[in-house]
Amino acid sequence: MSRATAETTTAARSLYSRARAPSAAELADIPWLPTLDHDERAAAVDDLKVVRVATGELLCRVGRPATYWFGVIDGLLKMSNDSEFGVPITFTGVPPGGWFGEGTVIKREVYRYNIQALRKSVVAGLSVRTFHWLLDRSIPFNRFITNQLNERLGQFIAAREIDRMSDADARVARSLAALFHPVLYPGVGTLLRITQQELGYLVGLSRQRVNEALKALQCQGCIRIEYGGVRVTDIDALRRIV
DNA sequence: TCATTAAATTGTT
DNA sequence: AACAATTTAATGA
Repeated sequence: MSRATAETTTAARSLYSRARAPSAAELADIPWLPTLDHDERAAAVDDLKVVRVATGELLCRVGRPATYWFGVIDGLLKMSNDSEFGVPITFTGVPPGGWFGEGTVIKREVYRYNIQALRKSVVAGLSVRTFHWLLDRSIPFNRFITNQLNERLGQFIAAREIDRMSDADARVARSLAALFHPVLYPGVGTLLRITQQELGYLVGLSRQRVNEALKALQCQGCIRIEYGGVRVTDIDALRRIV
């Protein structure tokens, strides 16, 4: 455990040195960028950094001062809301298009979550400084952030309900539905790239059980199982699973 | 570009 | 947890 901690600490330090300017394709995947006017967008683009993270790498750790507002360009992250002494309270997956940490950045506090890559991912970061600069002058940016906070509150309430559910099929269904959230995770579309192994880790079930649940959901017509991912065919039906 | 091989993921017991 | 089957990714001609 101590060795793993040392490795991730080193990795976190080198995150910044590995960061590079985003490509045009990566910029196109940032949902709030098009809402900005010319100057604001230019400033944001100038400040944005992207970095590749390996499986298991930690992006933020509870207690560290917030330096960036992060967004997932590609891959899958796990956000765990840990208690003071490291007991995990909730797990949430963060798929492409998801941005997080705004609450912490706004208050200039320390991170309250651990963010770990569940697979090889590409993550973008906007500095706290530029974040506040945008917050102080752009109404569309404020609207995006407000909406983001509001939707995430709903996500956490849903996550608590999911935790209480005993039926594994329903838990998988709800967790999937959460990941297909069009507002929080616009980058997902209809095909979510997630392996059954990763989903199991997120939901707290074995891969075998997830496999069973997915097959059941497929039979009910909510989803289609694909290699390395899940496609939703009926998101409303998926949300209604009891 | 295509064929071969390795790696990852899934389905099943 | 282990195994076989399937799909994708990587390699090299």
